[in-house]
Amino acid sequence: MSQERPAILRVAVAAPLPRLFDYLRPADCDPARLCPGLRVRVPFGGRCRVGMIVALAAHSDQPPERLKPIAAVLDPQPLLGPSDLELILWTAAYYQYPPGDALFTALPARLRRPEALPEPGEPGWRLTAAGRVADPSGLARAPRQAQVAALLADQREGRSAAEIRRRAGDCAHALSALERRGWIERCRAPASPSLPAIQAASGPTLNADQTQAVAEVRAALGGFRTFLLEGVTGSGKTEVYLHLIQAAIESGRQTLMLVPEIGLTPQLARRLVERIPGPMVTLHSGLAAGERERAWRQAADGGAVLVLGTRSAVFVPLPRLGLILVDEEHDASFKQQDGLRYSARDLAVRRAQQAGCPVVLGSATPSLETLYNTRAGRYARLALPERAGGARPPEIALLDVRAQPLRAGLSPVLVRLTEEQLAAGNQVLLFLNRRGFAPVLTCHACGWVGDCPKCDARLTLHLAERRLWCHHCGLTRPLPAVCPDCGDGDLRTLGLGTERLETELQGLFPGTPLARVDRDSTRRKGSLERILAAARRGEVPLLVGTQMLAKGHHFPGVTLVGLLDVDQGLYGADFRSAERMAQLVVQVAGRAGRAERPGRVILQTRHPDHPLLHTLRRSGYRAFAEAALAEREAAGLPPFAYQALMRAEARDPETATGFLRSALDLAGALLATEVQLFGPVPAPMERRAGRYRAQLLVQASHRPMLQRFLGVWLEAVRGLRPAPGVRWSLDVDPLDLM
DNA sequence: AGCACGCCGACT
DNA sequence: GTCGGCGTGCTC
Repeated sequence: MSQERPAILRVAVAAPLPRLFDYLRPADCDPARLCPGLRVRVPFGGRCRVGMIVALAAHSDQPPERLKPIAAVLDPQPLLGPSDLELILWTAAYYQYPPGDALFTALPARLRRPEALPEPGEPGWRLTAAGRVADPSGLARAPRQAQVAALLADQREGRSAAEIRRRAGDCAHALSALERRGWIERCRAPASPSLPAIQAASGPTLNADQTQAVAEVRAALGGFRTFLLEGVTGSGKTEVYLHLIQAAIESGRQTLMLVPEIGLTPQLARRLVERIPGPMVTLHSGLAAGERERAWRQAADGGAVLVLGTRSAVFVPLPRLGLILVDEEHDASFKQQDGLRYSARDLAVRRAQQAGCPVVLGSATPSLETLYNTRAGRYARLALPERAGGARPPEIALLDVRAQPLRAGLSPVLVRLTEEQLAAGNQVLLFLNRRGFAPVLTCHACGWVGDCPKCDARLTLHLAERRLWCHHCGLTRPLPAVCPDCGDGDLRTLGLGTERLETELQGLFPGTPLARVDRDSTRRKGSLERILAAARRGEVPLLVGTQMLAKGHHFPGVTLVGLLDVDQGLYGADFRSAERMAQLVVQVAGRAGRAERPGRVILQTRHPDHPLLHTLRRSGYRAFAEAALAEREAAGLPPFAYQALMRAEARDPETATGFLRSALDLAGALLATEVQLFGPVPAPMERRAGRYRAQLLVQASHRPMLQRFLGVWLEAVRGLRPAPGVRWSLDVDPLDLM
């Protein structure tokens, strides 16, 4: 091993530039210490910036006189292992994002600053050399000090202040007394796991399908394989996850579990803590910077056996990764919608491939992409067709509301059915995908309409706050008493939101306790959990809500679910709207008829003959998905084609489209026949937050072709000098073409 | 993204 | 005569 160490350090600098930069090894630094994954401070364009060593190289493409040495190494240990690093760089390349920016957005915020890593651990105490040899009988008259000293006696690396407090109560006096004696000193003590491992409770026994699913994934541990775990709501997917996590733990491996939003499923985290025999950490946007960093470290140092997180957790370093679970894989929140626009679900598969471990994509309503991959044999299908406890699947009925007098958005039939169920002591769930009181406020005298001054959208009336809100840019203003245009007092609302539905239902069913679940009613921390708990206990017979109510909550007493308006989904602007509507219907339907009571789902529609709606109703989600896939194939749409969307926005519409037109011109020269461009066209909502938006769609029949094209095209586009005020971005595998 | 360098208007 | 406007070019 006498060969010379490579002299060139390839560094991802935290800057929006689409390449890596080469630096020289500093003279005063032990070359053996330099390795990929270490953060460094580098001179960069006259200033210093933070970067990360990504590779060591013997040669650089740059002329040697341009190379500068790095200014400092910031970490004693690499923060990321080679495969963690590789995943992030792969992501940057795939989503056409600067590698340095990608890397540092994937790290906890504090590590983005060019500062040395704070020492690991938490502030704590340990015995000094004197303390270790001191005679404890000297503390006979000071029992608190004796207690603390005993606590530290068997713990050479000390205990954190928080842990001492937990075990010995408030003992600040004893600690300072011991410190004065010179028996103890302050130190960085190992962090206690954020969720202490409890004696794992045992769960219900698995049914045959669950046993089969567990066995198949278990047999695949140690190698890469993608599974689709297709289980209707209530079929016990979580129980399968639990057994798999335990199997991974037994083989000495860590599990990464991704969920759409932890805040919406507090029960899942609790259930995992109770059942997992080892430390678990959660990672999501709700954590304070310090908590997040601590969880990240416990994942990175291998201390946590389970990491439960939202999409960004897909990048968490895991030295002993052995299993990845993606729950509700169809959920759109796995796609980041700004900056580095990655799909955490797709990256989870990529990461499993790198790590050589299985990945399980779970859903009752898999995305068409995942079903397509399953059909093609790339993913193995595991099915849980049975509802646990033998509950019957709910019956879905279409209710034609054309020419029906609607009251509070409810047809007479739905009102009657609701009445019946309430009278029988059952729960009813009414679902409307629009929050607020009413989506439109208008003047009956002059026809004035409350538009958002900055968006092509109406202001939604929120009566409780007595304000008008724009749901697209967040603009808000007080509710006018009279028409701002003509001064007339006859202001009227049009349309229906959950807030109004709630009020009207109180009129229709006086005295019936009712709860509303939407972003407005659950803004305060813990209020969602409170409402859901009351609903589960059956204390609230009538539940009203948006999408939020459709996600993973179990209401055993619900026997009737009404979707007041499914038509938005049928003829939405987006080719995915039917898929999303069907997923929503099935997810919401999963709330009904859980136990021995059969459930019923009513879809109010003005298009009762819509073929996809019929297929969904008669033959279920699987058949719907097959039909939808056939339509996509015929139309040449994803998953039968691969897309990227270039968006541009500017202060006026011509500038935005103009930029995209020049981008389109650049494409002309490099266009392969298999790559097509459509546009530029104005975005479906052209004006948003005061800016005009346009888009250009790129589509190819094969992913590698799209990738190759995007690489060269973007290089040319970056050379373009956009008019002042133009902002543009590229979205690879966009989920909505908005 | 920053921050340099570089050529043309209103100020002590 | 300068201080400063932001156009454009680069960052190993």
